[in-house]
Amino acid sequence: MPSRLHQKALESLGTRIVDGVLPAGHIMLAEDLESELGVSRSVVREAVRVLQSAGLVQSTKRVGIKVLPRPTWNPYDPLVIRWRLRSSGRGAQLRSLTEMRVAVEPMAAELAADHAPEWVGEQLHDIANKMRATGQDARRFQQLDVRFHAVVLAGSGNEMFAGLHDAVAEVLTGRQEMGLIPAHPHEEAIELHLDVAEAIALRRPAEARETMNEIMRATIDEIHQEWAGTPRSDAGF
Amino acid sequence: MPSRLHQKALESLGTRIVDGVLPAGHIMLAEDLESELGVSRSVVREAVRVLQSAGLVQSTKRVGIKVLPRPTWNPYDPLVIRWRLRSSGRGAQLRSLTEMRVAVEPMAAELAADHAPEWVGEQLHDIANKMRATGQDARRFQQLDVRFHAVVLAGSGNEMFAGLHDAVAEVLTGRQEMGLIPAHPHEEAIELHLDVAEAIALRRPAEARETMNEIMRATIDEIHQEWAGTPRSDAGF
DNA sequence: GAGTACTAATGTCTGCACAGATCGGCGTCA
DNA sequence: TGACGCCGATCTGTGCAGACATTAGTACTC
Repeated sequence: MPSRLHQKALESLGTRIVDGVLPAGHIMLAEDLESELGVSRSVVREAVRVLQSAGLVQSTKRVGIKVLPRPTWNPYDPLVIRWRLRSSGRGAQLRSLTEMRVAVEPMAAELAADHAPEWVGEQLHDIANKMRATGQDARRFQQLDVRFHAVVLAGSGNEMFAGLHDAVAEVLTGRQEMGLIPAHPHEEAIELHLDVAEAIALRRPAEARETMNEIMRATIDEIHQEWAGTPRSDAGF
Repeated sequence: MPSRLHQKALESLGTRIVDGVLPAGHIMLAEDLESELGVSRSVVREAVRVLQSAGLVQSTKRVGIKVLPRPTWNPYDPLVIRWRLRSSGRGAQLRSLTEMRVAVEPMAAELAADHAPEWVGEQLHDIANKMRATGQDARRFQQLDVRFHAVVLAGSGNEMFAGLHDAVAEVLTGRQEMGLIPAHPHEEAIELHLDVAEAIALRRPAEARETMNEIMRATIDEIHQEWAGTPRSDAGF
């Protein structure tokens, strides 16, 4: 519902930058962008402001709008994540997100077991049971999976952990769209989810952490091939 | 440089929202903001767009600019983090960031030991040695500390880990500004940093992880009191 | 209660003036 | 002659003011 033109301009510029079509150091002029995108100054300027807040560009007087190098991009900006998952940088983004999950989700489970209100454990139990009941429908299974991990992240009571939930969702849905998930969800994975739910409900932090850790290990095994060839970013210093 | 008028507007609105002066659900009109901030329409609009991309507000026709509830804020937006660290939400933000560090940094150390180029290990060794040599100057010591952890995060080769470095820096500098760090840096902490550097240089992932984990434990002990009373966010579901 | 006209607010466009950073010319000095 | 530094010309983003377009609540009609 929000402004269509603004989003269109934003999307056009953002995807081209993330795809590398507009490389770091490339300089654009606001006036050219107007005619190129077929929109007015105000639209271009607002889009550029948003890109600037995401660290993708920097606009300076007398020179123009410069595309910044990747290390300055905000890797947590939802727009940047979406664009990268649909670009050639997909492998690197997927690996980054998965490593983040591996680091965070076990601790989130531990914290949830420590501090989360009771209904979190109940809800997790509920979701895990539905996952078991959902036999064939891979799509439904994956929706439940997304929800399960979102509840754990939110249940940790840590806002930054909770804030990862849409990124995690995009990873999981993206995985399925590429047919990377086995049609038959592992029986073992389901059991692990049930175990996590129970550990959180019964307030057993160490057990929750370790079980979630096993889920993460399985996740890595499933997705590992995806980024097999992608090089690690050589963080400039 | 600070003549960026829209940055002032952004700061004014952002801090007031994060401070809770403008509560969730509060509705503002662009026209009122113009007169209130003493700026023109375009400035207000660009500031609002940036706030919108951070999830702090949503502007809809016929209604106005509505302040969104905290769960929709992007907890990774640098602006949001800065504002929260200077607001009453400081305790919660500090706890979130520290828990994030505890989850991420051990894994970052492990990944760095696995994949980082040699000069990362050398540089870490260098920094840790300087930390030992720096006796009294707490300020200098803390700068080195910030740099050490930034190099580890970047050395992991994970862009999302690397992206945490300025947030970590703000936590550490903020801690010192509040006099939360002992004047005498622990001899033990210095040894641990040296050990991490060595583990990474010698490509011992497990050791790097475990040693970094000990540093994180010490960090929690130092900072724990800061958020003693702050409630955990009850993630709405 | 469903449909419709109204209206208030954001969205978009355009012309103008200002600010400040870069570039190039000019003069000075070695 | 050549290098350096000052200084104005010029270019581009920034900010302002006012217009029109669009759309989503709202109230009114039937």
